[in-house]
Amino acid sequence: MTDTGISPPKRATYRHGDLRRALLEAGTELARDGGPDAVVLREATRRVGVVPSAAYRHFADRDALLGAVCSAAQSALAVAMEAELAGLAREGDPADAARARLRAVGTGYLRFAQAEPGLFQTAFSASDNLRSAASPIRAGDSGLTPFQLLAAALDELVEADVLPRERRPGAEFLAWSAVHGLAMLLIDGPLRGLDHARAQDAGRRLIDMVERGL
Amino acid sequence: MTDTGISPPKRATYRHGDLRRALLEAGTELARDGGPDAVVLREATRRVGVVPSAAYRHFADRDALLGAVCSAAQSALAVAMEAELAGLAREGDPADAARARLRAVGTGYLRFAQAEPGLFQTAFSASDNLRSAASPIRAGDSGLTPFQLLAAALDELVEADVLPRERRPGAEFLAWSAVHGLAMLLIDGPLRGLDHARAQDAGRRLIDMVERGL
DNA sequence: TGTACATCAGTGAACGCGCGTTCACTGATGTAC
DNA sequence: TGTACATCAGTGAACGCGCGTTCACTGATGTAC
Repeated sequence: MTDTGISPPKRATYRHGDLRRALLEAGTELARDGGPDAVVLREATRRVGVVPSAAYRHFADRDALLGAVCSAAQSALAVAMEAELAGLAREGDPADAARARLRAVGTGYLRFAQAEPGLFQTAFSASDNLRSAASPIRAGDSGLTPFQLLAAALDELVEADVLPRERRPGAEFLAWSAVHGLAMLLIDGPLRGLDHARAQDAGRRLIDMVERGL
Repeated sequence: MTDTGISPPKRATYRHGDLRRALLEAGTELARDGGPDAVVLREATRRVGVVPSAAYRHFADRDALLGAVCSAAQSALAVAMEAELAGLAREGDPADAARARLRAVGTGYLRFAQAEPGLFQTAFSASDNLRSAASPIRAGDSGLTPFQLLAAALDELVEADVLPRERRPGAEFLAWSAVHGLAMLLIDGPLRGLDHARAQDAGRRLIDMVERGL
């Protein structure tokens, strides 16, 4: 099993291997368990088995590490939303299909927030804005970020004549707010106690409200 | 101007005066400027001009201080919502009045979040749940907490035959989610950059959506 | 193919910081006589 | 009204902790000859 080392097969491992990637993964694990504040540079190096100062070869400072973890978390959120979209049937009435896609975007968002509260909070930890939210490193497999997936779903709603065109501008902020608010109340706020069934029900009803209200 | 001290007029000041209140106020000031994480016990005592350990005469530990600040922040939010309600005309169509009251509740919530982002975040910092959210120390002048003010507004909507009774149960979670989500996106999230006018517009449209969608 | 060398990823030790919390203390206060 | 005393709010010094960050270093690696 030990690599004899003849003919360097691009082992991708010099000293540690890919320390940057390893630190990013350790940092992501920390965020998963404890949110953005848990992304502690020293702890990440400890987990990787490297001395703290080694991190500075790959990240300017702790904030740079946190930023990378934040991007990874947004990307994971996008992937979760894409997975929800992928489960949809392709045929049927275009209007119904467009509605289903918007619902899937919201459901995927909520599902991720509940399944990975730490990553979800990290994805939206400060020092992030709309412009950087469009960066491709925050995208899922489709190349779209969470925000762009929502925007696309709303565009389809207009195409399918479900949403009046004049209501489209800014609609992403409305839909996003509603779903984001429920997510926050469920994972970190006063609705923390809600059991899974009731949380899911609240999510369904909330998306109903958005669909009617948009 | 110096109090001669004859006949103790309940000066309310022994040594420092009311240290507990002073620490709570200093802690609230810290929360106002930096959110829950900025509520640092040592800094609060420093501001009050007292040695750190003095705080332990009045609070079991740092968490107890933070909890008190959190309650104060919720109370301030309730007061802001009440102020918005107080500005409403009393006469007119009951249905319109009920709708206006719900809008005022939402507007007050959003206004407070933007005017006092640090306190707003502190009000919803973890270790708080629905049950404790009903505690009277978190209430405004009316004796109602923010959540209870929302619930009352929804009840009035039912009384006025605007909201079908069967839709009432759980409606507070839907309305709350929408407004809370916008607040979070505006003060701490990707919508941080939005100028005041656009933020206000988003708030108005969001409340429109809730009204239509409930 | 074999040797000398430059590179630079990771080491090891140390820094200063501010935090929450403890403990024996002291001295102004309000109270009992 | 005057004195002795108990209370307990605030003091002062110290603790251990873990953090982010720095700096001169070392030694395996890939490369040039």
